[in-house]
Amino acid sequence: MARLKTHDEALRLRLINRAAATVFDRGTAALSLRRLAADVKTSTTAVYSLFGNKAGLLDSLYREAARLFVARLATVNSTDDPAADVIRLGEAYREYALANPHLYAIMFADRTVEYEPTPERKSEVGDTIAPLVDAVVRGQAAGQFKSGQPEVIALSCWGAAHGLVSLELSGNEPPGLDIADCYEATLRAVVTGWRRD
Amino acid sequence: MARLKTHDEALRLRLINRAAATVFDRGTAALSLRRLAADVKTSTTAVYSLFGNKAGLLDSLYREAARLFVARLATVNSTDDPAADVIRLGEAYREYALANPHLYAIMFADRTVEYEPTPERKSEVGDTIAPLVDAVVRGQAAGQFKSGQPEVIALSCWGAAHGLVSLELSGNEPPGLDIADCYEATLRAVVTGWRRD
DNA sequence: GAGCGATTAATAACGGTGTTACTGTTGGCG
DNA sequence: CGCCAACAGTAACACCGTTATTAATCGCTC
Repeated sequence: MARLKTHDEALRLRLINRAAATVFDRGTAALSLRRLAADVKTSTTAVYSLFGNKAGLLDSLYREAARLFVARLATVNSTDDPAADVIRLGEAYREYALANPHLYAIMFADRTVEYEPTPERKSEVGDTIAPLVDAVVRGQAAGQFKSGQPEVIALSCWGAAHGLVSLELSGNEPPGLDIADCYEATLRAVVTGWRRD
Repeated sequence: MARLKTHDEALRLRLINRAAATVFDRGTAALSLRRLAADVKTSTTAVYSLFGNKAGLLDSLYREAARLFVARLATVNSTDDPAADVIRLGEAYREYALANPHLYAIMFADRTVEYEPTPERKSEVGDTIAPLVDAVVRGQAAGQFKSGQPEVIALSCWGAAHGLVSLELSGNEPPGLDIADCYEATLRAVVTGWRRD
């Protein structure tokens, strides 16, 4: 019929990996499709036939980032002290963010013209913090947390973690404080605040 | 000596205002120096002689955003219930962010190659939350909060507020929740968590 | 086996960006 | 009056994402 396809899955993976490496240490703004194509020794056409456009490429990176994120949170296993599990999930959350700042940013921060997550991606975000919601539900069953919508308590913890991590990543933390200590103390404060009276 | 200066303070203000309007409703990425100059009916040279480059322009916008932010927080006056003051500061914080999402982003989120705040800007950020630190100090004096570094407690509250606001602005909030309620409940939980036992 | 047609991929072009070099204008002073 | 220095606008440069065009390559038919 026609010539052999070289814009295949293998090339797709090479592009994803190379793009992830660039985004990982310099952010989405520093990712150039022309440079990316040149680095992988193909043409820009490949990016467009495989991903549609730059947003499509970033969307694939988003999925990859989410996969790593979920995997990291999954390493925190449940115990019979759900409140403590929440704290440990928070620690894992911060560790992932600090280790992969730009991948973390793709998921939660970088809202530019270049990339706005599709609605389906956004709905997936809820799933990524499923372990947290689960811990809250177990904590409620164990009488460690107030009753009510577990998503509300989970969002509280998530927000606190995300906020402090964001401030840390953007360099907005006030100087002279031990950030790790503040982070843990905040998680504990939130958990304590949601305790059953 | 030479021809009359037209790249003066008045032009600077017109550029700032026009740029702020664009960033306000479309973000820093949508700000083009060429368009900006054309809108104000001058040349790109004006932007470079007045601000140095795009980062310099954004730095000026940062200062303007911070000024508005400080002014908004200043409308929350202190009462004899510092813990309640913290909650109300948090509400003001969210109101500002929702009303000026892109200006808020310049201060706390948009870390792109285009603009990284100078060290002096970052040190100013600490000052902007001075009212919060003040409320915490008063709360400690009134026995409402645990003793210790007030900055730690303030950072806790700030982080929680920033985190939830960020999630809300980026559209990452789980559906089916009343965000305003969650926000207030979280602030209360953090404040409760830092209560003196 | 040669030629054709379809499918694929690289190249070139378009309109945009930030930035800088250049050119021309404009004013005060000798 | 003419010069010269300060100034502002224009054009150029090197990029960017994207798209249209062109070239190359394979399978099938004759």
